[in-house]
Amino acid sequence: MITMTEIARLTGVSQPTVSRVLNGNTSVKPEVREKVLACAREHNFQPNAMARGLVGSGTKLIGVVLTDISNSFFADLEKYMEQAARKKGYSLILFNSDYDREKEKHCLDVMRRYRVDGLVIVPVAEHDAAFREDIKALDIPAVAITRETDQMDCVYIEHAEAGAQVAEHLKSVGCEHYIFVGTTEDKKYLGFAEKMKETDLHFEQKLTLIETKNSREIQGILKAHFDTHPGKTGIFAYNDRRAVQVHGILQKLGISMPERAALVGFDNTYTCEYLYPALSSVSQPNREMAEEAVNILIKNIGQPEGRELVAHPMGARLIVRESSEISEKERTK
Amino acid sequence: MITMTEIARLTGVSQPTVSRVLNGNTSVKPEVREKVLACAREHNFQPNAMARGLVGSGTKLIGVVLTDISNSFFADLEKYMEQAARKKGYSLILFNSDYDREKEKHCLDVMRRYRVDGLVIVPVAEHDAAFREDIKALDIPAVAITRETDQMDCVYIEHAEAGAQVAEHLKSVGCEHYIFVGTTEDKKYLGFAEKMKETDLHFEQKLTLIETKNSREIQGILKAHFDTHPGKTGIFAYNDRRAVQVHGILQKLGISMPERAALVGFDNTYTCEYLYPALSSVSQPNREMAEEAVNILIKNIGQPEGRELVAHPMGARLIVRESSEISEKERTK
DNA sequence: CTGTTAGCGCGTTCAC
DNA sequence: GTGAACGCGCTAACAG
Repeated sequence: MITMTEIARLTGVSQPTVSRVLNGNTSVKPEVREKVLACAREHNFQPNAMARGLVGSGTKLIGVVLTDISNSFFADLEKYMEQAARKKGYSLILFNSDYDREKEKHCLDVMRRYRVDGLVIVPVAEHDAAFREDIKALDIPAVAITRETDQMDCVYIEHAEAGAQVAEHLKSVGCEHYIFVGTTEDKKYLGFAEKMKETDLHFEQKLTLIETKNSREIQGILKAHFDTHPGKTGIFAYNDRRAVQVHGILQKLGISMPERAALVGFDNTYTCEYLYPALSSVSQPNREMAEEAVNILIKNIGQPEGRELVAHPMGARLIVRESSEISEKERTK
Repeated sequence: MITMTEIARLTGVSQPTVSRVLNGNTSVKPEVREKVLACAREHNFQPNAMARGLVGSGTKLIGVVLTDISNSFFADLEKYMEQAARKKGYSLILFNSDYDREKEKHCLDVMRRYRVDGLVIVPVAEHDAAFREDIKALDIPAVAITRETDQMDCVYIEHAEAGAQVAEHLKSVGCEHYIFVGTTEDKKYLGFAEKMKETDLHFEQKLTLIETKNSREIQGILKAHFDTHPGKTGIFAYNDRRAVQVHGILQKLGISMPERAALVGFDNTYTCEYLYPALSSVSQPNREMAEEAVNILIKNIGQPEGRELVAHPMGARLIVRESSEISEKERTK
């Protein structure tokens, strides 16, 4: 691996001159310039980012901590973040926290070793004070993505608002009962429930909760529900993975969508449109969110200090598909 | 960010002593040792990986180039690679080549800047001589993953053998016609076709190819096929993404699985078992492959030079599910 | 325009 | 056991 000093030797100039040529800051005599450039190209010179980082000009590294990249929503995010980072000359060093605070902390430590210029993180527990301490202790720009987070820059989805959209939709297609797949702490649920309660004081009595991820158990709950509840039931799942699972079980049980069950997922992954009936889902502005996070981060990296916190909420949009839209059959009756 | 020199100053010893304590090589007087360790812990010292890399002890960085992390198969791989790497004290710097040779080359260059100790790559074009040149020019250990690659270490799936398994299976469930979704250069297809031809000289006349990814077009082809071909058709898709797409279209067209169409995908992603009917798919030893790649790589990083090439083929296993197994209905007739 | 000098944080001699 | 001195590759003054 060739170095600047080596190029200097080969071309008979000093190493700083090579540096000047390769970084194109100050002016260098054209002929020297050409000679150096030629030599660098010939040997496919790549500057040693380590050495650069050492002298304090930054590492051009962004640490990214995701909870789980095998979730395709996060995989998409990482892809877009990489694209955005690359445009500005940054690379990504990636970690999975596995939804584990301990591991998350470990990731933060390791990133520090590489002296990343900044980091983007999907927090395991965004409201944990210890987490925010950890971030603050790093003393580098950091932006949280996906979740709203106090005291740090964040780019996130208005989950409550999205949940409300789903509520509105499910009401509009004539649901009489509801099932939420997920936990009640989820902001999606909160927004969903709140919107429901606006027009229906008895909403909670019409609601069934599915917290398990076990197919057999879900099937049991769904069967029991539909055996005893005539009319249409709106089902809202906290992500597409669960929604697809429910979709399959409904099919298996022979419960028709959207006539008896109007199903809505979250994330709008590619599977949605491949399913039959196609799955309605809330689409998050994935790419925009990723780009915005990276851009905010890089801007902060440039700033000397003392900036204001930015919280950038982004809107999600429900994409209605066959699994929940008013069907031909219903419309014409 | 505290440094060894700083710790040395605080504890009144020399910087090399701090280094000795923190790296635990040579012996240091216990009391000094304790004092230094205490100070390091107090300030949550993290060694500067840049400086370490600079002095030549390696960067503990592994470059990973995937074609597209938003494919959940690769996302899984990356997750397992990270786990394996972490166990040995390595971190991953991740790139997506987007199936683009140019970008791939760029990734390689950038990795070089960070002086990664080695790299794992899913080649865009594993048989491209230029690609192998690029890798060789890097002059660091590299292992190709997923695809068999000449002249470099590789861990891969025996796609042809997997294709043969699928052929065997589809024959055994009584298919009279076949559809392959993908391209004929695909090794899966080659193994599939070869196995078929062993027992059926007219196989190619019984085969329909679907190369498009467009839903409407696929639907057209499938409809035409099933309108004109009675009996059971075996469908083999080169990955689950396509298989799920076909699954939905078959459902939409009212073509029953597995009676009229026996469908098999590839990758065995989580969606397979959530679908109804559940999707048969070829399961690759994902985790093992990732771990093996990383382990081979790290072993090579340790070696001074001059090792032999290792090519580690791994077996895939067809997981038969409802979409292609002999159904109750068929069995009892 | 260009060379000299210094120093980033660390591991590695080599003396003491 | 431990400190002094050096160098990895590079950027940032500073002097010419």
